[in-house]
Amino acid sequence: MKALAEHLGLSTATISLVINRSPGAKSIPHVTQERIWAAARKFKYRPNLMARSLRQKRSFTIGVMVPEISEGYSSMVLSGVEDHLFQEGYFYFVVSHRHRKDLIEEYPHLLRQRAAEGIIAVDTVYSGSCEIPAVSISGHRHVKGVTNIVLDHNLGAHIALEHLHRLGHRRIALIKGQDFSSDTETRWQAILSVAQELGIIIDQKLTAQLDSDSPSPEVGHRVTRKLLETDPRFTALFAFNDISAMGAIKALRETGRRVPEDVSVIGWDDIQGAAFHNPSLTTVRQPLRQMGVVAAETLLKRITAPAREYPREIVLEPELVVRESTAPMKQPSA
Amino acid sequence: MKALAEHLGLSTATISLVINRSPGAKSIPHVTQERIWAAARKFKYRPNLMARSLRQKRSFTIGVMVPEISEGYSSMVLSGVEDHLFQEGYFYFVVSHRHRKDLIEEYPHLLRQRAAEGIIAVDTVYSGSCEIPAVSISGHRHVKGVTNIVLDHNLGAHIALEHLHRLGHRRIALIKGQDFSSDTETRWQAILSVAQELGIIIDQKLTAQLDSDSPSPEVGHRVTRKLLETDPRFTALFAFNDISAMGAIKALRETGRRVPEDVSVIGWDDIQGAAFHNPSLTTVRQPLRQMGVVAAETLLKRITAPAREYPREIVLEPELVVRESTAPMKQPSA
DNA sequence: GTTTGCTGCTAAATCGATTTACTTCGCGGA
DNA sequence: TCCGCGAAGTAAATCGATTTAGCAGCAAAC
Repeated sequence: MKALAEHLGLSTATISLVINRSPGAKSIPHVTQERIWAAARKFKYRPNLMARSLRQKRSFTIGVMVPEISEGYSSMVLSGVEDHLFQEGYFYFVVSHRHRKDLIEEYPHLLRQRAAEGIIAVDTVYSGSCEIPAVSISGHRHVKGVTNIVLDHNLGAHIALEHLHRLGHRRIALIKGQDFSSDTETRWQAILSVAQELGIIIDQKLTAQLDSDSPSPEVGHRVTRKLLETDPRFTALFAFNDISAMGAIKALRETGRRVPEDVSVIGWDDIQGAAFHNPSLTTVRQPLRQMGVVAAETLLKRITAPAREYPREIVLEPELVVRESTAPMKQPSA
Repeated sequence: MKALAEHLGLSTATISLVINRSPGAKSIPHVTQERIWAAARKFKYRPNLMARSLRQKRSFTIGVMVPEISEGYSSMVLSGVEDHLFQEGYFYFVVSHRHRKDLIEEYPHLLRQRAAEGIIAVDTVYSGSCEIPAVSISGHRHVKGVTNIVLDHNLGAHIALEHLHRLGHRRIALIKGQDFSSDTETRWQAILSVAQELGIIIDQKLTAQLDSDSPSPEVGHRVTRKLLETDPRFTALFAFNDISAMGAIKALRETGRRVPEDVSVIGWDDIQGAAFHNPSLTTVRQPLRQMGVVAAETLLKRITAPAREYPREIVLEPELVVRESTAPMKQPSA
């Protein structure tokens, strides 16, 4: 920039005014402005954004916290986030905390230190408030200063269980999520309440819980095998998510059961692979990309128009996607 | 920091020396140092990293370019990259270019402008050199200043085709990758050369090419159906990647073929879902996470020790993972 | 003839650190 | 007494921009 100024015989102040189209530039005649633009193009001038940020205290940077990058859920959400942030000219840092408490605690500070103007937390249980605007996706805890974007789990549980109920299933096995997943408890309560409403009995012996933080179907596979050893007399299985549903299907097949002829399986999420699994998965679709987009929109709105008021919660609706993995219950006589 | 200085009755210079443990701090007595640390802790002092970067011209930030976030390949690589960068205290920006030429061209500049000290490009064909150190994963084009991390595609093609060949397959259908994927051409040439070596005939009518930039199995599904219409007389199919292999399997099943009894299918990548697909996929495993780690290591090495010399290419080896989707060719008599 | 106002620009402060080149003080030795 | 030296720290420049206050020059108004 100094080089530019020298070359043009102008001061850096003038150049700055013009380049930024700031109101002060209206007193600069058009010819001078053109000279500046031409020179800027010629020398490929690119302002140092660090210096600019330092002065303006705007960095156009967001921090995104996810549990894990390789996993389908976060990736889809990230993709929505990225879409919107990119449109608005923001960049973002990604950090993954692998469910480590200390990192979850520390990252918001680190991000702020790196001049992030806001934080989006995906599937992360965070407590302790935050000095910068934050939006949490499936955060569930109400934390001061944080907008929660959540799914209507009651609706989700309802459409899933009703679907199974209509198909005639009464003995339904359930796979609960890992304790660290922020959706687990909410969804579980929703399922219990809907089950009662529909007259479906929740049997302790028919429920299992994912227990490892691996994002692989292996976990669902393992717990389903255990389930089958304990009490195999169920005709349908409602998994915590599609990943575990896939593991469950493998376990069922390995023990000689056909899906959906012998056991119907329903998942949750509708990840990329769900439609192409064999059998393709009936599942409760979360609008993951949209959740990402909404999160980004909400956050940017809060950043650009800092208001005392901000939405505490935004609820999105799931949708039942019926595919091949569920079928009417076999007639007992058959 | 100024507040700290005032509170301690010291100058900001002294504090800076101590906080950064710089050599100049050796003349500051231990008691004073302790006083400074104590005060820093008490006031939770966190230096403004923008200011520091501006001065030191180090940002501890890397830019990572991927085609798409939601996709398995990039996610796995990213996960490896993240692992190593995190260990070394670096943060990173993620940008996804969706194969848009203009973005691929522009992003390196934008990243540099944002003070990224290096760039990692994943599965991105980039030409035009770069002013900062760069590492490309599966980049294949030799570009000045860029280290390429690539898979040994010859070895990959070899173990895959040999596997099918040993199982008795001679008529093998091939699905080639999208033109924009940087691996496509290299892998294709490797396949052609290995096929010749093994005496496998590549039939134009038995080859298809992925044509959409969607990361869904749908694309593989579509081209396989077309393949089946043209000439269904193949006993094995070698897909460009696991995603398209999954689509292909679906297409085969829809047209009444069993996998692997009627047609063997082999994929490439070994993504998360491959082991839990039904049937589980035989595939050529790429060490994706490791590629990410190696990329990060190499880049940081180049950043911290800028040498005239840097590796132009690092080759990693694939590995055949045999699962259920391949089987010996049916006896013609059967 | 002076004031007023506008045009076109610049000097200098600022953002929050790092870093270099001193200064000041006390003390031991010549 | 005076010099030199190490200890303990500081003043000021710097990084690369933005931004505010204001200056010079000229024309029109009074």
